[in-house]
Amino acid sequence: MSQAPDPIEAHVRRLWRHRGVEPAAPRRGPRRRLALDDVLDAAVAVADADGLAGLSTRAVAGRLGLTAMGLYPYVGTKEQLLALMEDHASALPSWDDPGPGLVDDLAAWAERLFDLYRHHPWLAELAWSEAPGGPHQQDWLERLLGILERRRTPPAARAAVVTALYAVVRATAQTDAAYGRAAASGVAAAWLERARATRRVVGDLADRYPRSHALGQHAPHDWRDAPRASVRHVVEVLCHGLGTAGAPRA
Amino acid sequence: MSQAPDPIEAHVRRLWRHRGVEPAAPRRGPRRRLALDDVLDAAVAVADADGLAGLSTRAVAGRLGLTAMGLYPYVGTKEQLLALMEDHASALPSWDDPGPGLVDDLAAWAERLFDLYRHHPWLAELAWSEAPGGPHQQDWLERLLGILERRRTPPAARAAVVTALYAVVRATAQTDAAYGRAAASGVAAAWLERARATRRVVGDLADRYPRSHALGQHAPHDWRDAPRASVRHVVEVLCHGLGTAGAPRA
DNA sequence: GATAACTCTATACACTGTATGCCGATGAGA
DNA sequence: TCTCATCGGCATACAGTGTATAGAGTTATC
Repeated sequence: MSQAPDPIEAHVRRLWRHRGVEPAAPRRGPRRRLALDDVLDAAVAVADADGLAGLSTRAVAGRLGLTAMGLYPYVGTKEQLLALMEDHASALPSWDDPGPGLVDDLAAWAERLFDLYRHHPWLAELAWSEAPGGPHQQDWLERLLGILERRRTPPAARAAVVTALYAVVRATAQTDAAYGRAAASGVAAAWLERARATRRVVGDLADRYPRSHALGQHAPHDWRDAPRASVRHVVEVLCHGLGTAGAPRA
Repeated sequence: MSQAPDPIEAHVRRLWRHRGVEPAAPRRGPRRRLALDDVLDAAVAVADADGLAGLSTRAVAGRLGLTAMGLYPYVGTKEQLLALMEDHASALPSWDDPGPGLVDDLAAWAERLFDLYRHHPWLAELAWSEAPGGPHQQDWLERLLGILERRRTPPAARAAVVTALYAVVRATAQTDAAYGRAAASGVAAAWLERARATRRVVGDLADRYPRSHALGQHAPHDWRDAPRASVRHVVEVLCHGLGTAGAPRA
């Protein structure tokens, strides 16, 4: 499957393997000991446990009883492994748009995406800008666009809404993950230590940045529920704005 | 300066060195050949040219006529180097709020931040969630909060607006950078090749994801100006929504 | 002047992704 | 059925990463 003349076509075939795309090429060598989905399960498990930083080819291979090089026939390069993992972990759950308003439908979408990122925090670390890769990512996007279309949202504004929603959900998920890691490990995270040291060293920090300080004071103690509410709030603001803002100028 | 009993306090002192914080500790060893700002200039130059991937301690040191280890007295670990670089490159420019509306002031802020990211694309690759680190980042945040305050924006909604604005500007900058890299290097970027291969392999992609396809068709040919307009548009939607959405529920 | 503190170099180590060569298993063509 | 190109998986190797360690040489303090 892997050594089609074009390695990136082989990669795409792997990405879409569950959507009616055949693996290409007659198979002549010895049989594989594993299935691609098992490999990806292992890789996702490693990333869930140790983050992207702990995701080495040797770690994934070791969990499968393989050597690092033994991974290549399955997933190609590490960059391609990441793309496969990303899609493997991003299955779109099924739910009914709650209604009655656009806000509710969008919020439902956003909250489900946020939950996905919460289960797999490393997803938020991956670059998002570079075009939707696999079928699952396409599913998410198509679903969102479906909501916007059914609710008769101004078409020219849709790209902006898509960008804003993804960006906010991902940013919130990153913050949430950072707090989660800090809470999980007994020792305080480096960035928390730094914040404390800053207050100690600078001293009049609150006077220099009164507004930032005030914002920090309002920070919720129950950060575990806060991000979800925050996402919801942004969606509300966005929707209200959609009714009046209309098409972009440029 | 560096080996104060607490290395992270030393780091914070370096971060705020231009804001009246003394470097601490009497100096006894040989004089430094370089100034910290020169080191950071070099590091930023490397990152501008080769991205974060090309930013190795040896690369930065080499540009300065040092060995890799010679960097440590100046910047500490690489994580700390990144924090110092981030702040070093993030000086807040000066401008007058254009008015007359909130939209214009916010758009002016957002566009300036976007320009910063365009000059230093690696800034958008850095994690943002983990608390503002240095003085320059604080300046940006304080300026934004100043606008929201002067325009009498509902205080409870400010955190959401801050998140949304940063998230959107950063996401847009990442996309812009990806296109920029693709255009710069003669060969097509990997993700563009993959998108082409996907259309070739899947074939009925446009039928499976009609709405995503339509969105792609609307993609502007002049992607160089598009991101700025996109940022502006999101700001508009956000502002209109701000007037009516009010405080968050939770 | 002695000594502690400091900068900078050289070396070394564990770890990364992956190129290369190998052996053995496999299936297609003869 | 024999042959051979093809493939899976392993061992090895290599360049590159951040950084721990040790030492040489320089500086300010006692």
